[in-house]
Amino acid sequence: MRITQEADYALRIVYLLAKNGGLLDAATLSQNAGVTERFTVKILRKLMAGGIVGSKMGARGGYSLADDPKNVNMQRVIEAIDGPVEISKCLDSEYGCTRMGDRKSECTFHLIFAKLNKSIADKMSTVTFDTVIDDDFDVAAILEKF
Amino acid sequence: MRITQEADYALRIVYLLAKNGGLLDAATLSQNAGVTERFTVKILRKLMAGGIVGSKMGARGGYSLADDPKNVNMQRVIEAIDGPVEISKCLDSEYGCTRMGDRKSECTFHLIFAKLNKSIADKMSTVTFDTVIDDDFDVAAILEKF
DNA sequence: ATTAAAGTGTACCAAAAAGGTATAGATTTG
DNA sequence: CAAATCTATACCTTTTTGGTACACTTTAAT
Repeated sequence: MRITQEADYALRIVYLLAKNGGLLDAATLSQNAGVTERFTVKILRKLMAGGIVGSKMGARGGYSLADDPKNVNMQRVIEAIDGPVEISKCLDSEYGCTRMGDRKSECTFHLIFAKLNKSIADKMSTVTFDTVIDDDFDVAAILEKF
Repeated sequence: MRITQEADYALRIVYLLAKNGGLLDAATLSQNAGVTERFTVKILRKLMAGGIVGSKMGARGGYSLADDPKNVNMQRVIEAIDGPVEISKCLDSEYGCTRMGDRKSECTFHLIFAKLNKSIADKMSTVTFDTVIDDDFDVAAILEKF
């Protein structure tokens, strides 16, 4: 039940980009996030694929948020890195656990997993970066919704 | 963000034991849960270590729940197998992220992780096996609390 | 008592995932 | 053109996961 270390790093990288506003190069992000530069770049590419980050090539280039911070949330960032938030493979449509309506034998847990999963995903999507980068953000205000 | 396959199996094994009430041997549990017998035994040992399951040795022996089904919940079972439910290693006391009150640099996320984690754990502990084994259990009744 | 049917304990192993690195190339600014 | 910076693919190592082997102990039934 852990997000990967890579997703954890990604949250911190997105935080830096959101806080900064403009372009930041990979070296700067690497230093500030405490992640090696190559690994930082790998993470940035996944964030770009997820539409969260954009880049400018060439000298004086760098990375920036590709969307409004209020549209970027924990769920989006984590899913860009780790893939869908799914607490059991029984929720994976590829896996094909279709016994949802039939609470017999081994799939007694399908609906329970599904609802729990939705709850987790919903909470993660509540944490948007416009709030997180606010210096005076009221932790309680975000978290009491949980 | 997944529980392990082993924890998933464990939930189904505990379900069988709770549903049955009395002793069931490893072979029977293995067949009904769809898990190899050796792996079933490995899981049962972790459940015993967590105080969830007890055993009777010798011929006609087997395993049974060691606690009232209403005291056995998803969180307990998952933690007996996978260890503490922690969405980030920053929540692990061994890891020593002590910057909780100091929302600077990389630990901007500590309080957010902590609260989200508590929410997940609380929801898991809501799903107790007395309810799950009830044939007529009202899925909505458990899940709408989520 | 003996034997067969259970559970016990430790250790081992292979595959997959996670975490991280290397190298060669493309683009832009000055 | 040269330096700064991003792009793309592939590779490698370590850890975790999932699962197995084997020798041993306990109990029930005969």
